[in-house]
Amino acid sequence: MGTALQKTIQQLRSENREYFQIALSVDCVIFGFDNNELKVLLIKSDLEEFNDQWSLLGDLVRPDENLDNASYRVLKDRTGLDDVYLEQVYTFGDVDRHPAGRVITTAYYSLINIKDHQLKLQHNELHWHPIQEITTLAFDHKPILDTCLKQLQSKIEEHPIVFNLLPEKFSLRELQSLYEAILGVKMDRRNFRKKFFLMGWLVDVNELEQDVPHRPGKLYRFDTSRFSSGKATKKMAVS
Amino acid sequence: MGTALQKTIQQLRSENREYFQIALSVDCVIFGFDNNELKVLLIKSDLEEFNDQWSLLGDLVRPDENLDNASYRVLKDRTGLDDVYLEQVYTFGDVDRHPAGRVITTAYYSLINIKDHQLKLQHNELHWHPIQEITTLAFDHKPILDTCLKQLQSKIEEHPIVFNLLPEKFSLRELQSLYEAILGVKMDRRNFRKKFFLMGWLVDVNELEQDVPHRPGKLYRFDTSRFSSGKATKKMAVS
DNA sequence: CAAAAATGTGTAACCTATACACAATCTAAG
DNA sequence: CTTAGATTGTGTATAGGTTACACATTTTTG
Repeated sequence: MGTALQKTIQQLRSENREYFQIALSVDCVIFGFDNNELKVLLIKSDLEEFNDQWSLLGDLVRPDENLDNASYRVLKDRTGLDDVYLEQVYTFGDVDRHPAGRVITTAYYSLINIKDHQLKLQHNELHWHPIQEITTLAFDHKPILDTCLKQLQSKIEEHPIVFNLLPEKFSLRELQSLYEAILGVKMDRRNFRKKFFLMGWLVDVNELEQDVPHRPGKLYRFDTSRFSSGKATKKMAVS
Repeated sequence: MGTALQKTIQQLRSENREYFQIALSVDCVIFGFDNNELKVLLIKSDLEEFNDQWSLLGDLVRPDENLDNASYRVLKDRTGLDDVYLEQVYTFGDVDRHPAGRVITTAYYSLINIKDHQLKLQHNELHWHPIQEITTLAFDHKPILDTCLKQLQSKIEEHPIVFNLLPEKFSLRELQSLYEAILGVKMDRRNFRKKFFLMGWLVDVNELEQDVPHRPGKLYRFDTSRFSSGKATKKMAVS
C-alpha cells in the first residue's frame, strides 16, 4: 500500500507522468460595494463551451509561484490594484468541474473599494454584477461564488474587514447599508450605531457628507491604530 | 494579457507542459480522543529529507478522482474506516513547501472514534500523538495541523460534530473533557450540563457508566433525529 | 416658508452567560 | 461494615448583552 507521496517527486516523474496531468488554478471572487449593492467583478468567458456566460477571474498557477501569489497576480492584472484584502476560501476539485480537462481550482475572495478601481475598467469585458442578479455562471463558478459569499458573511460578524469595501471616509448609513447588503437583512439603526461605537472601530473625522438631499451625516474612518492591540470579538447584531 | 485559462486545456497541453508540473496532494489531520486527550494519527516519514520525523497522512490526488474522494481514500486505506466525518480546511501552496518538488496540498481534518479504529493499527508506523506533545512535524505539517485545530475549535462552538469522536454512549463528563481538550480550557460543570440540555442534542439512554471508581454517571447518546429539523446555533460557553 | 427625508439620541424588557455550594452515590481500603 | 475519597447531580442570583422602539433636529427642495 505504498502511497505516491512516499516516493520522491523525482522518482515519480521518471516513472510516469500519471500524477502530473492535473492543472491548478485560482479563481477570485472580487467584491465591491456600489449604489447600496454588493457587486462582483466578472468577465465574459471565451471558452466555446461557455460562450456568452460570465465567469470569475482566474488563471492557472505557475510552477514557480506561491498559490497566494497567483491570486494576487490575477487581481493586480485585472484591477490594477495592489495591497488588497484577499482571503482563501475553498478548493474545488471535482473531476468534471472543467469541461476542457482536469483543473482543480482554489477560490479566493477579495474586497476592494469600487471607486479606486474605476480607472482600470478598460476595453476588456469586465463588468460589475449585483450579486442578487447573478443566477448562473460558467463552470462551477456559481457555487464558488455562493461559498465565498457565505464565508464573507460569517467573517464580517467577527472581524472588521468591510472597511476594505468603503472609501476612507464614510457615513454610518453607508456602513449599515453595506452590512445589510452583505448579510441580506435589515438592521435597526439605533442598535447598529450603538454597537459600532462600543466596538471602538470608528474615528469621527469631524466632517459631514456632501451633496445629499437631506440632513448630512457625520463621516468616520476606520481606526486602524486600534488593531495592533484591540481584537474584534463581538458579534454584529441584526434585528 | 491573455491568461492561461482562456485557452483550452488541450491547447495548453499541446503548446507546452509548463502548467503540468505541479502535483496535488491531500493531507488528513485525523483527530481522536483517548485518555482525556485530543490525539492525532501520524506516520513516520520515509522521505530521506525528513528521516525520523512524523508526518500527516496524505497522498497524491489521482487524475481521475475527485479531491474529496482522495482524502476519503487516504482515510480508508489508513484506518479501515468508512463513513467518517471529514472536512476540507485549507490549501497550502508555497513553492518550497515540499523538498522534493512542487506539490500543493489540500488539508482535511477528520474526526474518528479511536476505539473503532484500534484493530487496524497494524505493523505500519502509525501512532496516535497527543496534540500537546507535537512540537515539530515533517514538511509544513505543523502549521497545517495548527490550522486544522483552529478550524475544529471554531466549528464545535456552533455545530454538533464532537460526537464523531466519542463512542455511541458517553457520559457528560466525557463530553465535557472532550470540549476541554479541544478548546484547551476548563469549563464549569453545572453550566456545561445546563447548556447541553437546553440545546437538546442529547438523549438519556437510561444506563450508567461501568467500572468507574466512583459514583457512575448517566450515559447519553447524540440525538441524530433532531438534526434534520433542529439547527445548532447556540454557542458553547466556557468559563 | 413648508414639506420631505434622513440624522442623532436613550431606555426598558428580555435573554444569555457566569459564578458558585452541598447533598447523594459508588468504590476502595482497612 | 465503616469510613474516606472521588465524582455525580442539581438551582439561583448577578451581570452583561441584545432587542424593540419614538421624537426632535438638520438640511435640501420646491
